Amino acid sequence: MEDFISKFRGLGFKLTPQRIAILTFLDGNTGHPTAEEIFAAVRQEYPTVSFATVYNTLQALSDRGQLTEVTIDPERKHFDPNTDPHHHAMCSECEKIVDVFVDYSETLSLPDTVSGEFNVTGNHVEFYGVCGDCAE
Amino acid sequence: MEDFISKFRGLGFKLTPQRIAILTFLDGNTGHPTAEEIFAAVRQEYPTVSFATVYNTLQALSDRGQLTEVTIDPERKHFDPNTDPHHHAMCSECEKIVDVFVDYSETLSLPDTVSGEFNVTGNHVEFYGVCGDCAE
DNA sequence: ATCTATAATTAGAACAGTTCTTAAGTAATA
DNA sequence: TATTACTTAAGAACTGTTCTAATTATAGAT
Repeated sequence: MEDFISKFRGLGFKLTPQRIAILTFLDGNTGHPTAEEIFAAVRQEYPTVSFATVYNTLQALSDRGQLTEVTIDPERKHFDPNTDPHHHAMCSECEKIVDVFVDYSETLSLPDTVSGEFNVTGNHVEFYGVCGDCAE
Repeated sequence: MEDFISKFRGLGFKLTPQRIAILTFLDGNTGHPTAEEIFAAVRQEYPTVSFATVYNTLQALSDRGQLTEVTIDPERKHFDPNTDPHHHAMCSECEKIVDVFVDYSETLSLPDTVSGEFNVTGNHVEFYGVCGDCAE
């Protein structure tokens, strides 16, 4: 926890209590929270925290490569503190997002018609389906 | 063109001039237009057309499985009259989206840890990169 | 320990994209 | 051609996100 905080200070952050709360909530969080959910969590400790602070901090983390913006949900952004390349599966019933740690890059080559005119820098696989909880 | 129109009439549509303009603009369109672009195109012919009409028609088409909502761009929806399953590549410079007609489903299997709790109904691969026009 | 410069905070306005509301209009059927 | 149900247009409303401006707090220097 102490080195977690100092890690972000070393990134040029000015560490405020609000930011520590956001960082603490995100650290190791695999639930892909939305800005709304992060806001709600921090608000329990800091009732006057604003959305601006949440978005500012998320933006700052993204800019420094410490946060992945998960865009599988067209309605809103989700945030993932795991910045290792990976993929996602989303439940179409409850909108839950789970991580998929498989490296498909070997098999995901573009056809020549596209690769000739496109310099690919990354890929992301989205799986859609129904999760176990919603299957009943 | 005539059978194109009657196809949609057969789907339970009431065919209005505005809808014909939208359908005509979309038919065979591989440019993945946004609602804004569709609105602008139809507006040239029908200056009083409203966004509501555009969105209504797009919704109606989607509901009937005649239109794919492409969600690769987190900023806005793009629409694709090609409903065959396929994937997309987006240029991070100019936001251009191109189709990728490759069936990766053989290789895109979920790991057991996820597949046990997830009943997958579909997948979509997003490629990011820089297109030829923007590479200069 | 205190001061200072700079960055972060809050509240709320503003914004973009999309959906909803309502009255008026129009296509399809009989 | 009359009827009925559906569609339209205009703009209000809504959701998620970004911006603004005044205030406050952090980090580093003194």
